[in-house]
Amino acid sequence: MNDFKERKKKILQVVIHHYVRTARPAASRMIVRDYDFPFSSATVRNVLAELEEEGYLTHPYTSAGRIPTDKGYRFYVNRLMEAQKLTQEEERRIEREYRAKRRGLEEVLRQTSKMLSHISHHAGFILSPTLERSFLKHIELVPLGGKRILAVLVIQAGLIRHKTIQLNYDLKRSQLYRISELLNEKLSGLPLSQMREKMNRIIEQESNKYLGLLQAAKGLIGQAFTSEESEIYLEGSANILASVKEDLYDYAGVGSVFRAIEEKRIILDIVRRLIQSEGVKVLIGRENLYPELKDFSVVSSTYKSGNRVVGALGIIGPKRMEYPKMVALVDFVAKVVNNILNSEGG
Amino acid sequence: MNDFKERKKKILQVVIHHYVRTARPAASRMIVRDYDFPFSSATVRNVLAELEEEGYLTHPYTSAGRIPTDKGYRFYVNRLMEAQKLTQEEERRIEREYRAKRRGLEEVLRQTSKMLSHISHHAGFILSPTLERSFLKHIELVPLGGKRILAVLVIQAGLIRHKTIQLNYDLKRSQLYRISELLNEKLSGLPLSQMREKMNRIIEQESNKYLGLLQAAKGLIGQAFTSEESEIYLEGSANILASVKEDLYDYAGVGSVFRAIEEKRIILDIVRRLIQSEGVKVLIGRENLYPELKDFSVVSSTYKSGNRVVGALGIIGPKRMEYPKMVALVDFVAKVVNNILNSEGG
DNA sequence: GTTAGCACTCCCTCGTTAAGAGTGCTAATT
DNA sequence: AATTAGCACTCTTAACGAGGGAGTGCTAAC
Repeated sequence: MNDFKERKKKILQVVIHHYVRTARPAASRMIVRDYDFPFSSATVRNVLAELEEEGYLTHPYTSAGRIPTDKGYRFYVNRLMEAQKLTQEEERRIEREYRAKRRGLEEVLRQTSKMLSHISHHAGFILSPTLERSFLKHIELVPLGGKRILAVLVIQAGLIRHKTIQLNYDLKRSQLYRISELLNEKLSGLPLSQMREKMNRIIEQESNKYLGLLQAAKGLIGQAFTSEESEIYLEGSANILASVKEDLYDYAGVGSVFRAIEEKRIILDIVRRLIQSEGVKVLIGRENLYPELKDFSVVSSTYKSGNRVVGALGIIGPKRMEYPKMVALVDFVAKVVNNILNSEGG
Repeated sequence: MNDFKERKKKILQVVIHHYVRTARPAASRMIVRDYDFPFSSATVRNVLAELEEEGYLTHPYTSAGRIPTDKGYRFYVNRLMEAQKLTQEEERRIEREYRAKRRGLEEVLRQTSKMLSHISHHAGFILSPTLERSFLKHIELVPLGGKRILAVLVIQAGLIRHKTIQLNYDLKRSQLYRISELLNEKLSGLPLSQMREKMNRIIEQESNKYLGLLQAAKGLIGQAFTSEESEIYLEGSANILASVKEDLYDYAGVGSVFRAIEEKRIILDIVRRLIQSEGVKVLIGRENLYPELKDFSVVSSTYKSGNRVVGALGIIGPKRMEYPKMVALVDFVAKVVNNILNSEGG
């Protein structure tokens, strides 16, 4: 376990590099030849056998070269791979993209998932900020006519949510204006998670003139962040198809992968766990728990609003991916998104 | 051309039914056997040969059965197939689904695309209402602090759009309230397409007190419906994969189909043409113009707001689909969506 | 107009073969 | 003790061909 000599590491690394690049199992002779290895292929074979016994590599069949196992990739990611940076050009491209058209949060999210996908050539995703962890900036009630009211919640980080409330009596625009004013005064700056109790207290204190509406507003606020899951923007699932083509030559499981990814629930679940801590995380193959994703890896990071982690973003691709590059990409984009949200959204 | 005897039609129909059901070319003997046909296989062969010569059928190879061409499907859709209704159960299911959770427009759109996909087992889509054709119901300006303003446009049919405007001076909430009032008075009820000129006129007439803001508002309104394409909600593209599996046994072109569908631009383009007229439309294979979709068909219909067509919805599946059922489904869902939008959205 | 009959075409499957790639092991070498 | 050369063995892959089968197209008879 711990007698990981340099040479052994080097060989494991070469196997992974080779497999990632070519999608072909790495053979002993090839390693010696292509990487100027100062030993014979027989020696390498011995080491490969060791690595296999220890669980870092496998054979597809008796006389094929070696390919990494999940454990192999994991070791590579943890201890072998060197941190990498994006090229200047790529960084420029990303920043330019964001500068080009700066719109609302939704546009940023959409753009981000697209960009992650394009640059990585895998599927890119980003979760919208979770509401529970955010603060209310402003609330406004707008008359829609016909006893219907639109409530607009402006939340930290530029997130905007609106809901329609149906009342059973009419309210004038000026009245709504007052109520909005009242609510803003009492509620703005609070985290959404404390809003319910606060509403209760307001309702107790306030004259019962607007009681009905306040009640409605309370219900609304309840809805606004319990019912609504954070949304996931996902782009480039077509790329998954391409990688499967290269990798497995076998479309058996693709259907299920697609369904899984399209449903988004699974991704949401996986990523929700990662959101707990900061920094780039890599989940390899079966580490994703869901069997549909056993041949895929997820690289993701988080972004904050203020000093709270409120969302996550990343890419999904075949295990056979360029981890150093993907980590660099996800890391960089996460930082950019962070900047954007915290400069303008404040 | 016009000597389409009953028998000939019947045979074409049987070929299509058979092919749609089994994905296998239909053979003369099989037709006679499985459909109790009162002629010999040789006779059927003659007819098949005629149909092929006239372009309604083809061979995959010399001695395979016949499969329909685009022209064959077209004839079938236009003249052969019998109108079908959804089963009671299906209609119930659809209506129940909508009743279950009735939220904002976005939720309806999302639900609709999902449902179309689930019931059809193909990909389902729906376009959000085009803004240009809709009327403004209400406009509201909300202060975000830091010289930033949120403009909320409430549009007919429940569509809500918001944009952030950056000013270079401060405005109090009460001032914004006034301006909103002014804009509502002048603008509400107008189709968005006339809004620009109207704004110009307002700006001329009005005291230049709020001129800057009015200018900004004008820009905003311009943006709100020129830049913003109508969105497309698309669900179930994984189903495409499944049908390709059955059909072609060949994944060569799937990548491009996926990319095409994911990009949404193509679908948007196709459907935009259909939006001109009412009713269910079917586009078969190459009728879709885009070569990526040459093996697929689009069934779609439109929905209105008031008495104007503002959006479209439908399904995309392999040419080899159950047209009568798909037409029934799309038709029904379109009607339901119509009802929903025009009952609540007003 | 319909049908029987038959030759012909083309696909599909299966087994066989041969080549190639790569390993695992053993014995020799350093 | 570590390394290497050498070789037998395994398994894949591609190519080939044969046989069977499905289905048509055509011709001649009904």
